[in-house]
Amino acid sequence: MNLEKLKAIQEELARKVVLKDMYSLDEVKYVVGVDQAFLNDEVVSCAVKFTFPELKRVDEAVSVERVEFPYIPTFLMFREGEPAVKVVKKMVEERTIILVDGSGIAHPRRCGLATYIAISVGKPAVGITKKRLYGDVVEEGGLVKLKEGDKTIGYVLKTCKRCKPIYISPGSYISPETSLKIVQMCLKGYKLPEPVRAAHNLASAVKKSNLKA
DNA sequence: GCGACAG
DNA sequence: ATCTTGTCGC
Repeated sequence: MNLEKLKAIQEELARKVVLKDMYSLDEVKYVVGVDQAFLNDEVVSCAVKFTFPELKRVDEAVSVERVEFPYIPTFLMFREGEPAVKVVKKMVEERTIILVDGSGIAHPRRCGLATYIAISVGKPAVGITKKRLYGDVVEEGGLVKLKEGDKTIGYVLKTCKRCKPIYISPGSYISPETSLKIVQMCLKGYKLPEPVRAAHNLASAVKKSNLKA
């Protein structure tokens, strides 16, 4: 495959990014977490739906299919994008915000997995990673931000006492500030916000059960 | 050339 | 991401 051609696709997608809230947090009704687990040439995609702000688990979607694209840093959307969108669409409805295990605009071409999902589904998505992909870590006003020049493209947040921080950035249809806020409202004492943690655990469980079967 | 590099 | 046991600490 031609990476230069794929870069062009990402750059075009990036032009569609909207860093303005589609709706305010008090209007949000659900949060959907997405994550995937891999087993050889197969990918287990999971989406778990929670009410917001109560965070009551209400539904989930699972999909297992063959992966065709390899993992290449900054091109993750081409590997996990479609499988993720498939399960997310089953869980999303009006006034829903999607929490993704992957970057948003904190990406070299401002087009991470969360950006791809947000635009494909047409709903706000926030990217969350455990390792920094892009952006300068700068402390300002009591907050640790991810910056690109003068622009704030995300936030760095320590969610546990003894754990490395997580990196948060909007995918699209949501601002960096609101992205940080909803992640904080979805924390339950663990490193990752509950929707993402739940999706991760479900993917692992499904993967294990598929081993025996 | 060297270092960085989501999952 | 995935391969993996015990172990230190709250």
